[in-house]
Amino acid sequence: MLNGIPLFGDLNASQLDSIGAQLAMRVYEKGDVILRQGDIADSLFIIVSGQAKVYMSDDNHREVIISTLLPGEFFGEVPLFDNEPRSASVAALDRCHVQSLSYKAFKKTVDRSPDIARRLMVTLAARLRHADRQIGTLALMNISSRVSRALLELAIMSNGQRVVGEPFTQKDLAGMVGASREMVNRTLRDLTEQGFIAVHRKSITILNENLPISF
Amino acid sequence: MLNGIPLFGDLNASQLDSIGAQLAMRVYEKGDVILRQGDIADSLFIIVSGQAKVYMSDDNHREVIISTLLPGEFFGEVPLFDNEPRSASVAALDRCHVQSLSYKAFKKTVDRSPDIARRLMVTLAARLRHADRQIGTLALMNISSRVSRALLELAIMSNGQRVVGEPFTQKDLAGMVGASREMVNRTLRDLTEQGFIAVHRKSITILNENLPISF
DNA sequence: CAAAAATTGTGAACTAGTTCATAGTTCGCT
DNA sequence: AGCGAACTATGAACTAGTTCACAATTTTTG
Repeated sequence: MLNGIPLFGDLNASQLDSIGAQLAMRVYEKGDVILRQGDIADSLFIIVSGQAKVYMSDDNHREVIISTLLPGEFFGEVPLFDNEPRSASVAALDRCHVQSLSYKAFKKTVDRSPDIARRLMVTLAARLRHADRQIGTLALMNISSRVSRALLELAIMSNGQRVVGEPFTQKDLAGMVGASREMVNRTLRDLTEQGFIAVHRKSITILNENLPISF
Repeated sequence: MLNGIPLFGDLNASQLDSIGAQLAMRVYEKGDVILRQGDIADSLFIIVSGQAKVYMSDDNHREVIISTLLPGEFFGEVPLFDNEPRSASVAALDRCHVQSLSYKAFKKTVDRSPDIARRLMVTLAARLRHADRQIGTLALMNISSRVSRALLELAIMSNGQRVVGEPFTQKDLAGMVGASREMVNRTLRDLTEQGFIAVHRKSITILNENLPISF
């Protein structure tokens, strides 16, 4: 399944060829770090298969997950614009095939194609909206609401039901909502008792859309 | 003083003219809401003078300030890309002169000028970086560190000293760091006792760069 | 398949931060 | 100049969430 706006979606054949020649494919195993916060950046990445997390961590092993990336999405583009070091790290959540493209090559493509430039802007704007929402959530909502919201956001339709599947552990969830793993566990227990969700071995099903999100 | 990347910085005269004709100037008094979260959007804004805050608020009067805007900066551009309602509100922190430009007119300009397109991207990327940082801060740092960080970010150099001046109240500060006004007050007291800052009638001077930011 | 590692579940003690209440200050306005 | 509104300051009670400790389960790996 392809998500996000495919960056090079409908280029013509020769354009694709000239980019294709510059793309380097690599495989990352679950847990592998693809790029690291603080590094100097010179290329962007495109996920071909697998999922990855964008995260920041502090001195003592705590970690916030800023967003997760699905196949078709690209990442690592921010330093292209401001020449600052990478603002976050990205690691594979499961086995990932990732293509990389140097800023140099990418710039040429962007300059040539206003269409790609536009897609870039659309994606940046979407990310900004999402990030701002996340700021609001973190600052204004309690943990159980944040968990509910994260579940709704992560859920995908799977034969008529909203399901949050792999590869998210409770620890991942905790990172996404800025809470301790224990609190996430207790919240999931409560939501289950109240009949909003059902927790299975490797997935969570949302039984009732109206998860309790209270400000 | 002009901040941010001026969107129409060095257009030639005829370009400026054609945009200028489409710009509408308005004055907002302190506290006036310039645009509101949830509204359908059809134009973007440019601050000519004054300062404004971008914020989200919940049902019961609590408010997070996502960012503040200085003269020269533009805002309200996100819905241009995704046609979603406005994701946050913007209000004047003091008297503001604000120009507005319809998306329709702006689109034409962007399409004609790759340079403006690029500035737009640079700004979006900068905002994204800032927002991600804020997410990390909210999720990982305690309140006193968040206050310290906000002070460093808001401070501007004023004859050799870093000073946070008007128009920020402790309540504003509280909104920026996602905390209660009381906690901000106590943190400022502590920082003062420890000699890191000096609080005056309408400003805060940073005496020691190394404010205690602990993860 | 067995051992090791990671994940889940839960109680109990603790603490950072909120909320409430109230008083003193400063600001803005006519 | 004087009055009401907004802002600052601070103590005390409360609570949401963390941290710790440990057991049970599941997953991974040699």
